[in-house]
Amino acid sequence: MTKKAKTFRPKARVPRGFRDRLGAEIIAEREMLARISAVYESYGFDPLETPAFEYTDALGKFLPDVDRPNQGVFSLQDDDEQWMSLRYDLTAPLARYVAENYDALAKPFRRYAVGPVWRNEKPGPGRYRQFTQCDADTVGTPAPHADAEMCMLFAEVIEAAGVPAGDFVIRVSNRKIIDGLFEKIGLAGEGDAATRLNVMRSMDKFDRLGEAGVRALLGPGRKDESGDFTKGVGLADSNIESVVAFLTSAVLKDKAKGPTLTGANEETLNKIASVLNETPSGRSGVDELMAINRQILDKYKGAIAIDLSIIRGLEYYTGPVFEADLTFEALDEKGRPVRFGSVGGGGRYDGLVERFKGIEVPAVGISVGVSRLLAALELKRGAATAVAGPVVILALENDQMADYQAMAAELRAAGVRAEVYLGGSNFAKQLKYADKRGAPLAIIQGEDERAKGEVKVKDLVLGAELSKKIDDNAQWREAQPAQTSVKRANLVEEVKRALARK
RNA sequence: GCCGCCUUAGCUCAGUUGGUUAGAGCGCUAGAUUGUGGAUCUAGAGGUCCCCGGUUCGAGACCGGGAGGCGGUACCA
Repeated sequence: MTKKAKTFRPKARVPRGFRDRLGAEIIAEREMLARISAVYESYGFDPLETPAFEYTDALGKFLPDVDRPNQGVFSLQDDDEQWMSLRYDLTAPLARYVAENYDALAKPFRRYAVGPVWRNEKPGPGRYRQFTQCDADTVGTPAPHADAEMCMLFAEVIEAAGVPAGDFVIRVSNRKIIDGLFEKIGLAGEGDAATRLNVMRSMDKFDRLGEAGVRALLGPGRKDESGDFTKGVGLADSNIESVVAFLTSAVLKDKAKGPTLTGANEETLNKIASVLNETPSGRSGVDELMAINRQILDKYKGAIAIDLSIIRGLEYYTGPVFEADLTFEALDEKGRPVRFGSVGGGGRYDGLVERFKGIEVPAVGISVGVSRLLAALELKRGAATAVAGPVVILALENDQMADYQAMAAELRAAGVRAEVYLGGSNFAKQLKYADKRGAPLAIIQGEDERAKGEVKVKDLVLGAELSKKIDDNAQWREAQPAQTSVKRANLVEEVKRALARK
């Protein structure tokens, strides 16, 4: 027995946390991006494209005291040994761009950006290591006018992306109010920075873990379902009460209270003001949100809610913060309810450009997580609508290929997606191919049709429908359902007519 | 990163206390029904039983390590 020599065969597999996409999904994303971009442009934002890689120091992702980049970013060393990293968001490259071109730019600088970003972290359901973001930012405007505009833009963009009004809410908070809370409970000192960070991390989980979970995290700690224990912050009970009261302070839109949120928003802010007014940060944070709330146009009032339980970018945002949340529910393929949560975020970051220039450049922006939004809409609407396949022209006679291609060319010239079958199989296989491609029509011209100067236009969708009623093959073939003979010269006209019926 | 569960054909999964040529359904390929998708019938291809090592006369099954997947959790610009 001779054994075949072992040839090395790499396993064909997509890298962990990445994925391939085909057809309908790409088209759906492209359309969504086009709609979002159109809104951004209509607000006066210009598109900006920056490279996938940035120098790691420009992204600010070197680990402290170590000569290596943070694990969370994909990094490599250039041939001159400089570290470069794939961008993990679109804001850091913007800050670099603005700093690099500062003097040439008209300020405020308004730009939007669309593209993939990469994060080297554990993938989860609906969470990949490459995904698409779609951002708009205004650089060089202090609060609150730009912030109010961002909130409205955010609402308009989510709606343009395909989420009907009422199925989402833009939640707004302000980092300064949280600072006020820390002042109030005596955690504003220099030495309490770590504690503040941990408190905010716990608050950020309010959504997922609820009040009881957050109480546990703020106090002694929490044991999760897998038995793993998370160490708590260890706050005094009275301070835990303050934090929880703060988280639950939002006065939600209530049918009994009226149709819009602004009333509820004012109520929320008055409530907070009464508690935090004596703290300088709290006071100015409340004032900013009140100013934003006053500038919201009527048409967006139902979509923008003051809610102090959102945290976001812990060490990053300096003022107002926003989060877009979907509020509808859908079932996954196993029939379990899914909550989507955040499909975008943003806020004011007055410190980012300062890293480069040494001068404070106030900026505010939003970021839409297009991939998550698409996944959510797909679950809600059922599977992505299949892309309509091309009209398939069967290739039945080898020496007639030129004419088949001519038919395709005529159809394309008339704006019809069309292709000639190029596989070299028999009649039945060719129709099967057309079926699988989702072709609405097949064009048939064999010897007989050609002799008569005709082609057959076969409606595959109708044919499939009719076939359900037939269970005998002879009968099925005899009937040759859903096809009509037309003059070759009338091909385009007949195809367009047939397509128009769909 | 940490905890738990899982990994057998393209897909969904069987596989006895460790025993010879590892199975099913669906899908796929080819053929039949004179040049027509579906249905039916016939035939066929397709497996490193995730990988490496160990125990054993013998491992898909048992043990150790690794990888990948799923679910929590931590981190998250």
